[in-house]
Amino acid sequence: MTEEASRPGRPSGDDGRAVRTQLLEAAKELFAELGFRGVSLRRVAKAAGATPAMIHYYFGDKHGLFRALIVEMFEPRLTSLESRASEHRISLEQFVSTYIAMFRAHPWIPRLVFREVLQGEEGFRRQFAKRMAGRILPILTAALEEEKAAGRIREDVDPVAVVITVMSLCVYPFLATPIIEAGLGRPVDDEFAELWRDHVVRLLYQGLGP
Amino acid sequence: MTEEASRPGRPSGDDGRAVRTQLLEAAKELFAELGFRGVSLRRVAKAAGATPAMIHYYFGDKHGLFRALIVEMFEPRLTSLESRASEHRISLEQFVSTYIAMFRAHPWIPRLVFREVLQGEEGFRRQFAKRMAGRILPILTAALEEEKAAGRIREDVDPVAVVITVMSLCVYPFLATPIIEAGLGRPVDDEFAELWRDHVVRLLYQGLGP
DNA sequence: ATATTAATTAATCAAATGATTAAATTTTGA
DNA sequence: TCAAAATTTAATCATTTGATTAATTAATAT
Repeated sequence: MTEEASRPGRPSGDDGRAVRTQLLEAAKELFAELGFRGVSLRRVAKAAGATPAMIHYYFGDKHGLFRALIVEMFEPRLTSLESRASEHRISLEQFVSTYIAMFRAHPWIPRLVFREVLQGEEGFRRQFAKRMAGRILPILTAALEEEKAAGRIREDVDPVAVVITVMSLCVYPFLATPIIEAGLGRPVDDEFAELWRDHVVRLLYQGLGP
Repeated sequence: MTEEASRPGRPSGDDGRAVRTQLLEAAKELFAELGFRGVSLRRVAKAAGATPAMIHYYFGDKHGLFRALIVEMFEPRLTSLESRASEHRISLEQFVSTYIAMFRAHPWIPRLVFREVLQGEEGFRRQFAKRMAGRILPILTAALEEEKAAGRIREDVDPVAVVITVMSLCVYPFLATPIIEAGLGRPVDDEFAELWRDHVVRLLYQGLGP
């Protein structure tokens, strides 16, 4: 058996920047599961089949890795949602549907965001919160106005309360997945996501309706 | 000025176990803000005006400190709620009211719990989730049965969905406080807590009602 | 009085961590 | 063909971290 002792130097197979991608992928999983502080560069590198020096090479330092993760993997999904919202007005139901589907498909997003918001440094935290909210708020308030105009939502409901309500219902199950699965004995799978979406939609329209 | 050079040895003033309490208090604040991993023993000790060795002395190790924190500061509040619930059946509204008030008064509780559930080690995490849910679930389901019997909640609503709904609405604002304050520009203070409680109660009864 | 117990500081150890460098190897372009 | 650029490994450095010990002082019991 050829023990393929990996020697230093540029690899022969023209992998392009495959290692870089693998590092981001590994970091995504690990940061979401264990938090920024909870994951060492060695662990990320090992999970990606690389070395800590590769992180230094591609991202400079640990924060650079995290920054790249946010920029290249999170922002695109958010802008995609924004463009859809700006093209044709979306309903509250569509918003909820889209968000739950997104969080179901990428549960690392709310986990990572929360982790950073909760335990990030003060400056970064505020800036991040502002940017996040600044993008979601317009979409959701526009949807709310639509619903109010159509008479499906009471006029007197506080928009901010609706934002908090919707976000809490969309995000919580994917933050609290371990509690729900281990504590309540219900798997947070695709089936759950569908049931939950229906539950939330009905709760919102009936609960905030006239 | 007498520079009170603190020398080794037992202090003269009979403080009792004041240092122990100060360590727990400091750990409570810091763990809630920065997470278990994000806080060093030196930092806790410094904030408590003590040394890392005192943590070793009173709690054995870092996990011992955390365990003591949970046992001595969180469990009592939970059992107090349990006893109230067992004495006289509590309504859904009372449950929501109590929880929001508790989390408002002690926002470090949901933060700490979430942090540990999210980033704790697998074994500890499952055990913790089970114990948590095992205590809250009975209280909430009992309240739900009461409401159903009284005809205030539809018969067909899934109890588990209600548990997740209620917990999400009670917990989220205190988890997402930085987002709400920095992003939505609304302070999460006592006034907010009252408004939020009223909002949630109405949303639940109207949204889950017949 | 005296011995034992309780509480504390200072010093330090071993392990882990983020970061960096030097050398090695391949690809690419002139 | 050959120099420059790109990509990788191995080794290692300085800090930080959790944990521990020895020495020191005061309180308490005998």
